[in-house]
Amino acid sequence: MSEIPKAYDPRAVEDRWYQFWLDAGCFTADPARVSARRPAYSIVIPPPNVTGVLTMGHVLNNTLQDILARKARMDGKEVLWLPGTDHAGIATQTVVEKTLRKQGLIRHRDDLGREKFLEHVWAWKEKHGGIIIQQLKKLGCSCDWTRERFTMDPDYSRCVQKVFVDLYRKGLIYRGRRMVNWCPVSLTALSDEEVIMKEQKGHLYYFRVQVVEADGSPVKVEAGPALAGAPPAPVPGPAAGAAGPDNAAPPFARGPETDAEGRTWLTIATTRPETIPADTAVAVNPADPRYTRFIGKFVKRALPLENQALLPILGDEHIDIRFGTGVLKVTPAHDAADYEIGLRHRLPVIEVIEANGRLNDRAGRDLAGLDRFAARAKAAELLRAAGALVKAEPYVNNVGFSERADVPIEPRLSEQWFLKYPSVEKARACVAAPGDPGPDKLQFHPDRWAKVYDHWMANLKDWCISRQLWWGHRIPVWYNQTGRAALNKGLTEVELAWEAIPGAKARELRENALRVAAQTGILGAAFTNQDTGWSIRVSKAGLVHAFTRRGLQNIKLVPALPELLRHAVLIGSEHHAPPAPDVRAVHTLLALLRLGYRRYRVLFTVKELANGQRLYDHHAVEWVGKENGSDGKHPPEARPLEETLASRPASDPRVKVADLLGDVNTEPELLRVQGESPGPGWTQDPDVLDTWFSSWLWPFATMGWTGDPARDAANRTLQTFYPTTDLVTGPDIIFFWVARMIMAGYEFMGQMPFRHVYFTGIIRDKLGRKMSKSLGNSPDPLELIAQYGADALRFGTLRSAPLGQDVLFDEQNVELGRNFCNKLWNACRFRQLQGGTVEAEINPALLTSDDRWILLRLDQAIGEVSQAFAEYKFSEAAAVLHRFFWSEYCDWYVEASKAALAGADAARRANTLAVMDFVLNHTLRLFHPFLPFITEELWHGLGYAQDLPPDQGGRTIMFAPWPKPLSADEKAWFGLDEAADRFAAAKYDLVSRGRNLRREFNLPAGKKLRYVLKPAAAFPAAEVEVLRLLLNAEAVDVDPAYQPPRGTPSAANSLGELYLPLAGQVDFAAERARLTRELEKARAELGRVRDKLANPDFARRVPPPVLAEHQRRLAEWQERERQLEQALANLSAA
RNA sequence: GCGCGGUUAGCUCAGUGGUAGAGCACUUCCUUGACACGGAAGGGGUCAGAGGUUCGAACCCUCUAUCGCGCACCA
Repeated sequence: MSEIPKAYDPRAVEDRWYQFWLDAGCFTADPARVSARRPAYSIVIPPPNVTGVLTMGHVLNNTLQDILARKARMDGKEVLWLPGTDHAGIATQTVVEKTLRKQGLIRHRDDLGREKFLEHVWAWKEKHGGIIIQQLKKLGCSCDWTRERFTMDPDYSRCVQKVFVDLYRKGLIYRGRRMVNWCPVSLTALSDEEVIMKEQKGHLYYFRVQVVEADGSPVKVEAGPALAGAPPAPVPGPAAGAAGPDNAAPPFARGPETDAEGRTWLTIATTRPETIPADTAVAVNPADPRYTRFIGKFVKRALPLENQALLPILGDEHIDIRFGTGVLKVTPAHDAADYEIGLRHRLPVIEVIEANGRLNDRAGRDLAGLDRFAARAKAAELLRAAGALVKAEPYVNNVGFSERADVPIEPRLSEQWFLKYPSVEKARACVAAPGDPGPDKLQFHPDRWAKVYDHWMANLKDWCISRQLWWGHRIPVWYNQTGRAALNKGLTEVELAWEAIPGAKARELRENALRVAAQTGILGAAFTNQDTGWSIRVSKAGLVHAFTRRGLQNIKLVPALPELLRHAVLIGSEHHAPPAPDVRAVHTLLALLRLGYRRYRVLFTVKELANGQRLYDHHAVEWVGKENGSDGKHPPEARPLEETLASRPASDPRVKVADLLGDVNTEPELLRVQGESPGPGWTQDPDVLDTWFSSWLWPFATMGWTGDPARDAANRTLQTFYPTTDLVTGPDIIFFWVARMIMAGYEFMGQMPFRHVYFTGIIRDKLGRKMSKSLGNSPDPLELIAQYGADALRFGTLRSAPLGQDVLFDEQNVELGRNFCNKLWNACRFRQLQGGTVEAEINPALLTSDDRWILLRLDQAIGEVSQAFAEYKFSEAAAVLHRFFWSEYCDWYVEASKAALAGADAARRANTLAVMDFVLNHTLRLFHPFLPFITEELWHGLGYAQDLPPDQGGRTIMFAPWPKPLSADEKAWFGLDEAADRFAAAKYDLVSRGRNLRREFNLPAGKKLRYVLKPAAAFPAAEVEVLRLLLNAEAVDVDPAYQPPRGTPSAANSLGELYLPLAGQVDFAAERARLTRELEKARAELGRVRDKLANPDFARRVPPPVLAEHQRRLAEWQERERQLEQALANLSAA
């Protein structure tokens, strides 16, 4: 550092050092270096979107990680900070789609086809994928770039497949037709976490429907008990005003009403009139006296006008009596709660809204083709025109929005893959409860997030993991197309009386079933299957096999077996597993059985032997439906699958095999779950997995996990660095990512993925709004780096980001960081300008009170910063360093040291430089994790790297040891005791008071003045010179016997009295006023301390140190009072 | 409705029972040999409100108000 510019220029420094670190391999982790003395430390980066750009959130997040990583290196740990990117399914696909549309290449992704489209996404990824990585480098991130990973790397993709297959085999992944959150813009299902609730202004529409009997005839008013005592009285009068001037609606809004012709009407409130054509019932609370008499009757559905079907009026306890009119329209196809009601009451499902949010023909000619929102307005209009609309009042409700597309999601029935979360209990139990850091627990910082985590873990719902997208990990499931072709066939229902086989106990039933089979000639006979023409023989072994393997219901259906075998449909054929030489193939057939009130799906296995004979082997039954109106006399013994049939009208006796597809096709003849194709004739599931289904494996999949125990045991990276030490992320992805990683960690690695999770705040703008592109309130970090430097950005962002609080970002913080760097730079520049080589040896004999004071302050700062690190309080660490360096080192020590540096005593001067070098050397190390670039530059510039071993700071400050507080021995050696500390502090206090005099008497700061010091005890000349410098005085005369002229302004403390003689210039009145003011203040303080000490309870109960402190303060204020009184007396005396 | 967090100087926020703090902004002075991206001095706060515990409360407890967030529900 031969020629030092006045201002720090980060641009001249940052890239150079970053390249140096890279070239020297400083960021590369080596498991071989890990030992008992050199523990491993690891962090995995929360992978940013591969095509994303750096945001302020990334800056905060990655700065914290870099600080942790660099601190750990200085602590002598082997550090792995593992970087990478996420493919970000929906986000990336949406961006690429939008771009291609803008370029006019496509209107929709279907125009290109899957292969072509994916080529474009990959091209996009190649083009934009590196940007954010480069930006992280600009920020100074010390990631091990040799290990950079991407969630769609081949190895990583294998992990995802492996995990899917594994969870499927464990029975945790299943496919089913369920209500899911559907995004009509992205055209995919979403998980519950991707839905955000927003308040929406809309309308609550009240419309009336006529109550009728099952034959459609009107219900007369005398049909039920009188309305006496019914809680909400009908609203009389022309409530129709709100519905429009042309409205002829009846003059009521609530409760059942009877019109002049004796017809009865119900009024229903809804926010979604466009779904009326999908209504399949109306529901009231059975405890609602207004409506109980109508349960079992029907209403005429209002829309579509040309198809006013009759809907049953149901009683359901979940209906809120107080909401609206207490009558709910039930729309099983388009509302999650209504779907549940539909399941309870076996309601048919009518879909009127298509995947893209438009209404279909079932919605009627007036609504068909309209978008759901246009349809809402249109439906209201239709109701109004028909005179059915009672009123429409403004209404605010919560609507779920798609996180990405920002449109209301549509609850929709569709076939999706779901995951039952694994290792839930372990994952739930491992996180330390707030305030209770168990020894081996996973800790959250701040710990209150543990409560949020726990609440979510306690209420887990299955995770919808399939996405109807192209960009992502394709679901490793293969379907047998030949088998699928069979699925369009119809099934004939076979009927059977439940009581056909007598018996209560299983054993009894088994015996009876065999007897019946023998008596009726089933045993040993062959039946011709109509679907295949095969002859299928029933053997005793086959029957017994079925009884033992597949349970009670198989016994019950024996009498129907011949019919079932005749009517079953072939759905797939497969080799026997494990291979059996005498079995050529195993066929699966499906039949439909009505048993008592219920429908059962019956799945047969038929063995085809080498000799061509086909043997009935075993079967399974599952309950798939029941008749409307039945309460189900016989409870189902297998899992209900009613929803598979729910969308089919109940009146249709023939059932398509496809209706049973959902679960039947999990048979291996039809479906294989594996990474590679099973061969020709098999096609892969078109859907991809939720992005988070790959992200949740990040901590170990990035380290080369394979799932093969032998290979993983030999993987040194994995064995050394898993579990990771710290994770830094935002609380907004605690469910999306953190919780799922913990579960995956336990499930696949057998232990937690990290020890500590630090949750950053969310970065908001000055006004507290979330940063977003659309608001344009998100500054570009790269511009900030260009303008202020990376260190400034890091420091500024960090200082304003206390633990667990949201961050209101203000560019002024970065300016603060820039200013701080400049201060650091110039303080070092000052040292450099003093010349000489690095002074390594401090001679304790020559230490001044200032030296001792700053060494103590340094010691304190080291302790406080280290403590802050231990508590993950990074902004506090930064604040301590800021205070120490600026307010203590620069403001006092550097100024005071100028006395010795300008003095004639060479030894004292050299010693002062040694103290400076000592302090700066420590300071640079303390700052390095926060300000990596400037500290490296200064470390070398000041020559501190010289004479150090290369791995101890000789080559780079990165590996210089983290400072430790001074030991008791060192403190004794340097003579750092309380007396030294107190003397310097008092000196600086006296200086402040002296400077204040200058100000009080309006003496310009630049004017050279003479002060007189009347010391309370001996005051060394060198200290007087320090006083003079700090006071910017021409001279400070020491006179123990000084008799100040009347009214001479003075300041005093324990060290003595400091006078500012102003011959002939004193304004007595002003000085008296000033002193009086001060005296009042002093007396007020004195009074407070006195009162406390006077309280007898105080002296008795207070801890001794506090008592001593109060007594010291009492003495101090008493002395101060005495001095002021004397000064006032002096003023009046002459 | 349940839960979490906040309410301290004009602004943004620290402050876990013992003298109310920082940065920015503001006022005045100073371009003195590290730094004007700087220095010095200063003004500015019944710590949201009420009650309680305590010798002592910004801090602990209770209630209230208010803002924000999350979860659940909302036809």
